[in-house]
Amino acid sequence: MNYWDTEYMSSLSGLELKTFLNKKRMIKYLYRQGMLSSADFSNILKISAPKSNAYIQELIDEGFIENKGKGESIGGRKPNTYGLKKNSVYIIGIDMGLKFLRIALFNAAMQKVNDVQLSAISFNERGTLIDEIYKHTQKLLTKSKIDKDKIMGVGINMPGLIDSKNGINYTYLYEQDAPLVDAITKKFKCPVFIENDTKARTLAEMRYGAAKGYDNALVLQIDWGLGLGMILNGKLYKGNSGFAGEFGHIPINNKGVLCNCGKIGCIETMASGQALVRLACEALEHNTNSKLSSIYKHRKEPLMPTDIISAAHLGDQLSVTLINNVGEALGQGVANLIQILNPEIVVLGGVLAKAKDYITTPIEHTLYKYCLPKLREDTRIVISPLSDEIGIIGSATVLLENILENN
Amino acid sequence: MNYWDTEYMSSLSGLELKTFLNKKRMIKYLYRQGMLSSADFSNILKISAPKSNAYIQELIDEGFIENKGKGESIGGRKPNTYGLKKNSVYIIGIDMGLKFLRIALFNAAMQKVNDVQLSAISFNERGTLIDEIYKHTQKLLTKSKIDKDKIMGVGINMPGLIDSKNGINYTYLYEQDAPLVDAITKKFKCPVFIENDTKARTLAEMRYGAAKGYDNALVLQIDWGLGLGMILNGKLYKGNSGFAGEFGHIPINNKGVLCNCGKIGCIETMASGQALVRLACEALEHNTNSKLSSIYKHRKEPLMPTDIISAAHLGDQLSVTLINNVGEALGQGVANLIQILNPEIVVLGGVLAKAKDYITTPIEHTLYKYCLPKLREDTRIVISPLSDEIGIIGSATVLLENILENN
DNA sequence: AATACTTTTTAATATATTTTATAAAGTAGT
DNA sequence: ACTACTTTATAAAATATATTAAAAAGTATT
Repeated sequence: MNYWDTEYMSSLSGLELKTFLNKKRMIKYLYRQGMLSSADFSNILKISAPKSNAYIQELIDEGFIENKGKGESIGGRKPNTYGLKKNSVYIIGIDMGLKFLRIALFNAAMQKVNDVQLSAISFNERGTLIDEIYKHTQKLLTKSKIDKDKIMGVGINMPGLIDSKNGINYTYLYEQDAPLVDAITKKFKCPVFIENDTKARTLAEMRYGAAKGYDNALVLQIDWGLGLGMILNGKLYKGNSGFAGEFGHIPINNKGVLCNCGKIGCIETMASGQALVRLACEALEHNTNSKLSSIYKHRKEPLMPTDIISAAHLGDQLSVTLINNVGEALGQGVANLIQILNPEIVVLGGVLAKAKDYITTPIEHTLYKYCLPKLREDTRIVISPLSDEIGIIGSATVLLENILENN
Repeated sequence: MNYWDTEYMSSLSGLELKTFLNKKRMIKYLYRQGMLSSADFSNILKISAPKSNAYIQELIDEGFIENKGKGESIGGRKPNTYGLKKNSVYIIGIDMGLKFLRIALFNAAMQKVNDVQLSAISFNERGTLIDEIYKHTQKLLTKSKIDKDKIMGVGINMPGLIDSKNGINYTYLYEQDAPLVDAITKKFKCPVFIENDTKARTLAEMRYGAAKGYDNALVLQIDWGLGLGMILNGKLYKGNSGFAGEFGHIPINNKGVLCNCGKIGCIETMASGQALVRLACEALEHNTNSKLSSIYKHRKEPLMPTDIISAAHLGDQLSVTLINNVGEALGQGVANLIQILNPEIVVLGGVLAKAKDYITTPIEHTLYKYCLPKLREDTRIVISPLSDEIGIIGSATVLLENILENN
């Protein structure tokens, strides 16, 4: 039976369970902090120093951790520090889009073992899609030559309204009374967790990105649409049914444009990649001075948000203005979120984050207008430092959070 | 030294601390659940049955709990159940307004020992106000004849932007580098906690009101202004600086009325007691059919929200319409909150909650327009069952949460 | 009413953990 | 370089806790 499976845990009782949970917590803290000493564990877990050393010895014997040498002294003998053995456990991360699948294998240091493997898929029938995913994963696993027993589990990051607790995706591949995650687990025979893409990216941002170390952070994912992930009280906030963060579809303009969702003037229609392109196309009907003009009129492929952002960075005035307008709309939404949630940091991710200052400046400017000063002063707006890798890192993080957090 | 003081706790180490924390957790669960058996504690605290019984015996010997008789059998021998001794500990709750102070003494069953004591105060100089509060509290304490050693501490519920973690009120009685709570603690010589009034009421709603048992609940306090308290992941959400929930001042109408806060079209200008009165006064300039007309024209005291709500319950059409309008504005705000936070329940408190169906119906109606169906279906809108006592219950709850939650 | 099966309680036993004490390995000041 | 004071590591002793087992007190079924 898999060491990381909830079934294994529930087979334990009394003292066995207590020991297992303590050792799991130690592994959790090593994932978070990298390296810790026996005294650290003693303090964190509130156990005595000899007991802490005993657990460490067991984890070494089991091959999970290793001595990483002496740490810094804080006024006495230097402590031995311990960290996870890179090749002790591996995580499969799957970043699913509607047309492509990206799979990667991570070691215990959260480094990719191989390059990300990209495969085309089609969202048709559930069974065949799961078979496809499994096949692609096996291919990667074979290539890596890693022992199957060392796989901790699979984290999957996909679009849709997802109830990650019960493993149900209400938007895609839905079947009544048959959670998607159960079907996948049956195929993979190891722990599997699914999470909504924006929430998975938020987890990545919390552990490895700009939101690291903050207890209350908002992560805005601004691609073609507009997504919101929230870290509240140090945890990813999912809401009651798991659907929290449907921020793109709150209305800010009752005389606005019709949104895909059927409503009028959603913030997504004003503050998103699609909004930027729409505004650009409208402007380019009359404006011929812009660097975008030739792309718009002569290129076969339609105008994309990246075109406008690149042009802005090259000094194109129209592009700068358009991004500014989008930023102001976004700023209104962010102001509302700040008033309600009083976060410490707001992280901008997705394509529009590539606009850097061109997008943060109008947002910050708008906050002056709509936020209480005390709240505005306590909030920082930053651009995500994570590259396009955020999706695949997010998927691996989904697994880690679920495995390690459920004590 | 006070048993409930953090100083006492930090004086303990190793096993003493572990025992203390376990026993405190037992008391916490008894506060929440009323009565529990030894087996329950064994499961909750993950300790063995004999150990659980040993702790229970210690708590009995120390006078905190007592045997409450046999519980229901679930297929075997009936368990002994234990509960808090009513007269073992007491809590002082102080509900502060800007002009009045309400003090009450609660026993371990959260019942008031005496009637609430009402006193007039003035928010002038910090020192004299604290002296006044102390004097009034001593009066109540003397009357009750309760041993001072049995006081667990003081919970205070007051208006303002409050950082409850550090005990600072930025709006009232603020002094740089001298947290308000420190000054009060020095006077009272026992644990003291302060919390913003809306958040204190939300705590009361979470433990003893409509939000009891829900992990994700929103509490709207609709009096003269509009306040929001949030229970997220089972805990009161305070935000980074403690100012979360400034919901009243997010704009919903850019061509609206000027708000006290200096901005235009805040939701509070459309959805609150003051909004209801303003709309009523505007309408009554032309309308003479309404039951409110005579009050408006002839009564010395100005029109109040309760006048309009009473009239509505008596069938006054204008009043019903006005409340409906306020409800629709509120509904827009609630819709935004639901989209972002996906709560299980939204509780309406404050004067406007007295309008009952007249206010919930337009809110629910508006949700159809602005919410994703899946989110709307998963959210219930209810009226708070707690009466005007919610403020004073909230203040006592502030103390309990802070004492019992900081393990 | 008798039987088989539960759960609770608790005494005795076995095991685990903490505490204490000591050695080892540092820092900081003189 | 020496002394005084840290912190870390670990063996031995003392203590705490869990497990086991058996008795007590129920329920459910026949």
